[in-house]
Amino acid sequence: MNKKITIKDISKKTGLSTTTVSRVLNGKSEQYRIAKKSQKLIEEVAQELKYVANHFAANLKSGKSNTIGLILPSLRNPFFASIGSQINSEVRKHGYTTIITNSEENVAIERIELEQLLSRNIEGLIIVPCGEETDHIEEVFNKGLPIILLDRYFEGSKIPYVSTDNFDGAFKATKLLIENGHKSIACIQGIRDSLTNTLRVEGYKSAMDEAGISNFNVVGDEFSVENGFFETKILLQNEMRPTAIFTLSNTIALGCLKAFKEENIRIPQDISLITFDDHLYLDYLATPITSVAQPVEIICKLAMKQLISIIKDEDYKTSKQVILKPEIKLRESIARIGF
Amino acid sequence: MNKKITIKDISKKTGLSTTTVSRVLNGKSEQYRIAKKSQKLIEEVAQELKYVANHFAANLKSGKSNTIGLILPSLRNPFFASIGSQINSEVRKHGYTTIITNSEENVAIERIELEQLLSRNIEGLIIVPCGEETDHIEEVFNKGLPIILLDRYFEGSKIPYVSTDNFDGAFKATKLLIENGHKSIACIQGIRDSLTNTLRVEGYKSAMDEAGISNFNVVGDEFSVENGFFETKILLQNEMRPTAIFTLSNTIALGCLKAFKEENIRIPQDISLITFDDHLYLDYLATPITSVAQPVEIICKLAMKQLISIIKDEDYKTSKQVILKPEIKLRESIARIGF
DNA sequence: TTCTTTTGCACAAACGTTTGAGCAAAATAA
DNA sequence: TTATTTTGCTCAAACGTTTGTGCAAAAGAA
Repeated sequence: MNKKITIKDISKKTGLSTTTVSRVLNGKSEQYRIAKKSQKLIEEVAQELKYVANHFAANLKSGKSNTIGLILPSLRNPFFASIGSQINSEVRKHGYTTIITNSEENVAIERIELEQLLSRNIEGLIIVPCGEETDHIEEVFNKGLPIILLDRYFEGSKIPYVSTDNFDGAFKATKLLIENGHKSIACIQGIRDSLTNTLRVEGYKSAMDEAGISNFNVVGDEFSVENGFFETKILLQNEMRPTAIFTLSNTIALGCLKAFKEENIRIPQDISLITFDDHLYLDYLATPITSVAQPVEIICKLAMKQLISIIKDEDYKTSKQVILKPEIKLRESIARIGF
Repeated sequence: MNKKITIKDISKKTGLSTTTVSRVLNGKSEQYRIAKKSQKLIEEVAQELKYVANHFAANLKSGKSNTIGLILPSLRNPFFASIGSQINSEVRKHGYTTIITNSEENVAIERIELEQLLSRNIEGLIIVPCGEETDHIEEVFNKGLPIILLDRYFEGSKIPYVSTDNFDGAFKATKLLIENGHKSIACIQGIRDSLTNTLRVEGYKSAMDEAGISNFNVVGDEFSVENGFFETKILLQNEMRPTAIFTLSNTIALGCLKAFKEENIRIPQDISLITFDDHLYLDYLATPITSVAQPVEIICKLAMKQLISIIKDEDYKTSKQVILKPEIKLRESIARIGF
C-alpha cells in the first residue's frame, strides 16, 4: 500500500491547520465560521490528493463508529437472508454501516460475535437471538447499548423487539387445516429453545385444543431442510400417517417437499401442507403452497426506525415491543376432506 | 453507556504496565517472556472487569483492521445472497470480519461504498463489480489493496478473479435446446454492461451460429424478476412466439414463470425453459427447471483462499485468474420437438 | 480615534492501543 | 568474586483524528 494521505498532508498543502481541515471535511464549516475560500481550497486539495478519512482514528477520538451490528442465526435460511438484505439497506439509508454476523444457531458463537461487535464500538445492535440464554444480551442492554430484538424476543425482558405474532400465525394456520376437515395434523418444528418456535407450537396446540383434537404430533428440532426431510420421511412411513403437515419454517417445508417427491406423495391429494414463512417460489411449485407470511419488510423498517430513535434521542421510553400480525397466503396445498 | 474498561484499568489493578497487559491479551506472552504468574493475573482481572478491546485504537496503531470488504451488486438475488453468506463464513474462519455492502447495480453507489470500505481500512476486498467502469477498482488495486473479483471480471486487467465460464454455460444451455429440436430460442438477458451477461449472450449466439440458426432474439436489460416477467409477456404475445426461452439468471426465470402462469402456458408442453443459476426450489416447481448451475461454494472458497494468500504472503504471483466450469442440471423443462 | 464585536483560524490535548528500545534484577557462568 | 546472559518488565512515542478553548485580525460601532 502506498503511503496514506492524512489530514496533515492537506493541512500542509493548504497552509491551514488540521483542525480547520477536519472541520471543513466534516461539514462543520458553518458552525466554526470557516471562510468560503478556505473551504473550497481544502475540498479541492482533498480531491486532488484523493484523501480518504481514517475511520478508526475518527472513531477513537469521537467515540462514534457509525456502525450497526446485525446478528442473525443463519444466512442459509432465506427468511433471515432477506432480513439481512433489508436491514442492510435500511441501515445504509440512515448513514450507518452494517456488520452482519452469523451465530449459526449457537449461543457460544453468538457470545463471541457479540464481543467482536462490541470491540468495534457498534452504536446499535439488531439481533435475532438464537437461544434462551439471554444474559449476555441483557448485560449489554443494561450497559446502555441500543438493541432491538428481531423475530425472536425475550418474554419478561425490557429489551424492545419487533416480531410477528407467531402464536396467531400458527393458530390460524392450524385452524385453517381443521376447518378443511383435517384432524390428524403433524407439526414439524425448528429449534426448541427459540421463543418463535415455542409460540408457534402453542398456537398449533391451542387451535387443536379448541377443536377438541387431542392427538398433538410435534416432531423435529431444527429450522433446516434436512430436518424437514427427515421428519417427513418418518411421518410418511408411520402407520398413522397424518392428513396434513404444518411446517414451522420455509426451510423445513422445502425438506418436506423433497420427501414428498421421493415418496411420490401429491399435494394436496395425498397430504395437505401449510408452512410458516412465505417465499417467492411458493407460487410456482407443482402445487403452490399456502403459507403464513411474515411482514418482513415492515419488521425491518420498524426495527431500524426504533433503533435510530433510541440512538438519536437516547429515548428509551418511546421504544416499544411490537408484534405484527402475519397474513395467510392462500394457495392450493390444502385439501378439503371428510365432508 | 457505562464507562469503558480499558487496558489502563487492568494495568492499574494489576500493577503491571499497559505494555505488558497488551502483550498478554494479544497472546504474545511467550515472545516477550511474560511470567506465567503475571499472565494469569492479567487474564483474571480482564475477565473480572469484562474488558473488551477497542478495535479502533488497536487498528489505528497497528494498521491491521482484520476486516474484509465485500461489495455485491444486489442482495435480493439469491445467487448473490448465497455468495454473501458463504464468503461471510469463509472470512470468519480466517479470523477476519466481513463488511457486506450493496451497490444496487449502480456504479455511483459502488464508488461510494468502496470509499466507505477504504476508510475502514479493509485489508482485502472481494467484489462483484456492477459495471464496465473499472477505474476506481483498478486504482485501489494499483495502490496495493488485495482484491479478488467474483463472478464478473475485467478482461485485460491484472486483477485476479474467480468466475464461472459463462460462455461455456450459455453455449451448453443453448446447444441443449437446439439438440432438442428448438430453433426459435429467445434469450432474456440481464444488465448489458456486465461481462457475465455479455459472455452468456455470446455463448448463446455462438451455439446458434454453430447450428446455422441466425434469428437471434436477445431481449431484456436487468437481472430482476420484473424484467423476466415483462419480457416474457412481450415474447408470448408476439406472433413469432419462441419455442424455448433461455433466461440468464434465476431472478429472470422467476419472472418468466410468473408470466407463464398468468398466460396459462405450460412447461414444457407449450414452451421450454432453461435458466442460468441453480436454486433449491427449482426441483419442486410444477415442472422442475433445467438450469446451468454455478459452483458457488467452490467459487467462494477459492476466492477467499486466494485473497488470504495475497494478504499473508503479499504474493501477487500465485494469485490467478480462475474460471470454473458450470454444470447443467437436467430437469424436465425442455421438450423434444420437431422429430 | 478607541472600544466592542465578529470572523477565521490554530493550539494542544486527548482517544486506547501497539511497539521498538531499553533497563534493572536475577540467574548463571567463569 | 566479576562478567555475562536471561528474565521480566516499563517507557514513551506513535497512529490520525476530533474538540474545547483561546486569540489575533478585521470589521463595525461609538
